Amino acid sequence: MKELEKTYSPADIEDRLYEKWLEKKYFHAEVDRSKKPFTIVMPPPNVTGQLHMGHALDNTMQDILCRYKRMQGYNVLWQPGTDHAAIATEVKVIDKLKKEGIDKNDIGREKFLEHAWEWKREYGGRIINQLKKLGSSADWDRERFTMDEGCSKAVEEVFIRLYEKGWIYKGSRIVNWCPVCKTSISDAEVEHTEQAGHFWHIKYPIVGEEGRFVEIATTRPETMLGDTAVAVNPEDERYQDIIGKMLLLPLVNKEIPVIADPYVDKEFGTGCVKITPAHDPNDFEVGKRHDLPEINIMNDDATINNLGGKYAGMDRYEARKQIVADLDALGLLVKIEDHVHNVGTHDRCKTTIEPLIKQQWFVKMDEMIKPAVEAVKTGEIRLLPERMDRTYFNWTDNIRDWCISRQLWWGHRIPAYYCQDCGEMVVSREAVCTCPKCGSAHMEQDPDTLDTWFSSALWPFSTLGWPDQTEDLDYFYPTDVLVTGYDIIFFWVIRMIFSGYEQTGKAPFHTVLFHGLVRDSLGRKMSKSLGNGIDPLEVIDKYGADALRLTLITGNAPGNDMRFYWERVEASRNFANKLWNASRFIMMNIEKASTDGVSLSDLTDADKWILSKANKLAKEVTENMGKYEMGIAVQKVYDFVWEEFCDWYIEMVKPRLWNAEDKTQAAAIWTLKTVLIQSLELLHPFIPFVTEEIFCNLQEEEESIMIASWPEYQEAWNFAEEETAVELIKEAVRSIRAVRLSMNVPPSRKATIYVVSEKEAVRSIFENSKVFFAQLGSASEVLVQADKSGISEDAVSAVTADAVLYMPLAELVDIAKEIERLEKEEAKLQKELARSKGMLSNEKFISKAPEAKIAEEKEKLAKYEATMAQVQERLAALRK
RNA sequence: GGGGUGUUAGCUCAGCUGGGAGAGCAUCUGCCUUACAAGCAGAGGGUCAUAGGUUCGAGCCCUAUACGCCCCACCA
Repeated sequence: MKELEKTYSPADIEDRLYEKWLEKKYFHAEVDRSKKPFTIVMPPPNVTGQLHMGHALDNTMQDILCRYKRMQGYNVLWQPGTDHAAIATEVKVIDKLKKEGIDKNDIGREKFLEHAWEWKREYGGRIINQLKKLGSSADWDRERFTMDEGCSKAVEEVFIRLYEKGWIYKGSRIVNWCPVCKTSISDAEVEHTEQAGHFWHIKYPIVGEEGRFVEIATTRPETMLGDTAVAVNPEDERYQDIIGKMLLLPLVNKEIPVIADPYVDKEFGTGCVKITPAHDPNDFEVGKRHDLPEINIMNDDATINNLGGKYAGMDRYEARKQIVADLDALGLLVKIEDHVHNVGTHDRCKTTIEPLIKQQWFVKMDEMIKPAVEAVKTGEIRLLPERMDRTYFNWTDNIRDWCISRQLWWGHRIPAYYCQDCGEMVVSREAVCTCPKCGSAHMEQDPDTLDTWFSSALWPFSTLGWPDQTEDLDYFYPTDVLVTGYDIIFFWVIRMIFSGYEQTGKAPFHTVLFHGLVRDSLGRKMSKSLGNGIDPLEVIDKYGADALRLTLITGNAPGNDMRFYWERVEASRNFANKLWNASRFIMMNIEKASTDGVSLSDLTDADKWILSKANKLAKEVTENMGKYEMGIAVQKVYDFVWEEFCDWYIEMVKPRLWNAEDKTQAAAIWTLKTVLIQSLELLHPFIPFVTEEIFCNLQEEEESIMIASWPEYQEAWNFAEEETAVELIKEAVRSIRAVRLSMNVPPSRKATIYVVSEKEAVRSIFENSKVFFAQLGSASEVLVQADKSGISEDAVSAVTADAVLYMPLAELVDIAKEIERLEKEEAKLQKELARSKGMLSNEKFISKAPEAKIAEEKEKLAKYEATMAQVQERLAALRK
């Protein structure tokens, strides 16, 4: 038996154990039809990423589920991988090249992609290694990448299938354009931020009616260069006479009509709206209804293009300033109001989005979303916490077509080819070199790539070999649980669900477990710009991976944000140390007696009590795990180990271990070992390292706790009577300790304790437990008797429901102080008695409450009454 | 504008289907008791945001109010 260090130092053992697990291939999963599969796909972190607290929480939760299920005998596959993260990576590569003085456009697409792949090779493994430090038991042999051959094949297949079905189409529509990244982005990537702006009121002269104007209000005056109408509500009496008339668009000096459209709100602003179909999604719709021309006045970098006359070449904001000035000079600017409004920005670079008309690829959503909605409605897919349903439906009910093309180079290329001669477009799995229509050899592939989420949407099945019908796919798919943050429900979760149904006909998983954000101690989001992020690796370095994991899991309810405190990490580390030391204690004593042949009948009341508690614990924890209540589950084991096992049981057992003559030593050692091992097993999913280290040191014959079985409740370990008996003693110990402290008697001052009870059963319980009762109550001797004979009147007393404990002390006892203490006790009992009596005398309670509840209350009342009688008797004696 | 969510001990948060208010940290008082001072034994501290309602019984369910946070959204 190895002697353990006095304090637990995670740094010494974590890497070694992780290496061992890898070597033993415990994380690796192969199809095995004799076992039930349990599959989780890891949300693929960005290749460019660094591990942050969000990853740590996300992966800890997944690892807990995987380790738990593995111990339950499932064939667990935790499928890992990384995401190519289109924009994020492209931007980083561009930056890197810029530092080397290289411009992306100068070197061209192919060279750029070479640099990007090199970047991936260099940094792609970094986050994976960081995940390993956390203890993640993912099957690294199966690591995938969204742009690897298989995933790319899946992407292409889905694109072509949807295209052939008519659900992917190319169209000229208003898209969210980022002038900095120079790409379109999807609605989900637009972040609305409140900004202080202005409302510019401008007069448009009515043609042929000298001195008559229409007043419009706009937040983006520069877009007037692209105005092709002014709209009013058809029911607005004020403007009936001008509908159909022409206006002279200032600065541009072009005539545009006044049209009537119900989109206009009579009550808002002036009731007249300038219509710019090429630069506003609403106006675009209005324009379509009235067949208005669409004039795009901007370049891709948001400068005004040559349709903007004298403003051509100016930046959008510069043009805005100039236009306002020019209008003012013409006397057409009525007023400027302050106006706070929401502006769409690009979530990645925070640039204000410019809505533009562009040729882009879209996924038609109205049909494809249906099974995804149905699945959550029927519960075929369960979102946890349940309230996420509302968020989910909120999005699906208002879903719009998904813009999937990006003007980026790093990503999956769109498999569409255009004939440079006749304009024919061909969508094909194979590269197309000859135009099928005109025979031209001038074919070029669409330069765009796909939204990065297009490939991640396929992750649950593309990683298992789809579109090929592989064994893996057949066995491991559908996966079981998806663990992720609520912040990517729209980006990813919904898209995986509809893609799963559409491509495989099945739900990709049956449960989605959402977690919240890890915030800093002030409740702020951890961010690079604030510099308030805490590096999980630093935490692991200082306190160990187990401490970090425990911190992230305890006291955190699903879907709720949490704050990070170093104090909590410390508390978690202390628990690991506590466990470590309890094990040390057991290992120091384990060889005192052989446990061979110990049977349940050899156990003492104390042994049976802790075993029974441990047994119930296994049941409860399993129930909580079944409901994905990991925080509650681990809390229960924590409390059990620290309070019941360490603070009570180990203390109870000490005198037996110290006494070589004690015949129950073997039973004690067997119980210590059995309960410790079961606790380790229950804790292993949460704190894998320390549990493994102890488990193997304790039992050199065991290979690993990873392959141990999850503890199950067994009726043979249920000892209700002994539980009650020990609880009775515990209560007596507690009151003795409280009395000693209030009387300033240090534990080193041993005293005789008399236990007085009229009840034979109670006396026998104390007789049975004399040994540990003396230990816990710091007694030199315990005498159990039916009456007070032989006890001096000035002995200090402690009252419990079933017995009164007396402790004669040589020195003077402060009678007044003791009376005071007992009076306090009396008052407390009085309150409880009143409550209990009130309840039981309430006829409605008696007639309506469940019987068990009534019985329980009656039992309490009896206990209060008994205690009260003792307290009052004692008080009477003291007051004499 | 729509939806969600929070308000529980000094701080941060748990509290499962309604049945005598919990944890960690902090505070106070004793203890270096042969596993652990990263520890042990005690103690104090809460009208569970406010007002109504349902119920024998509400931190938990319903309604309203106040303050806070989050998400979604095309009012120019």
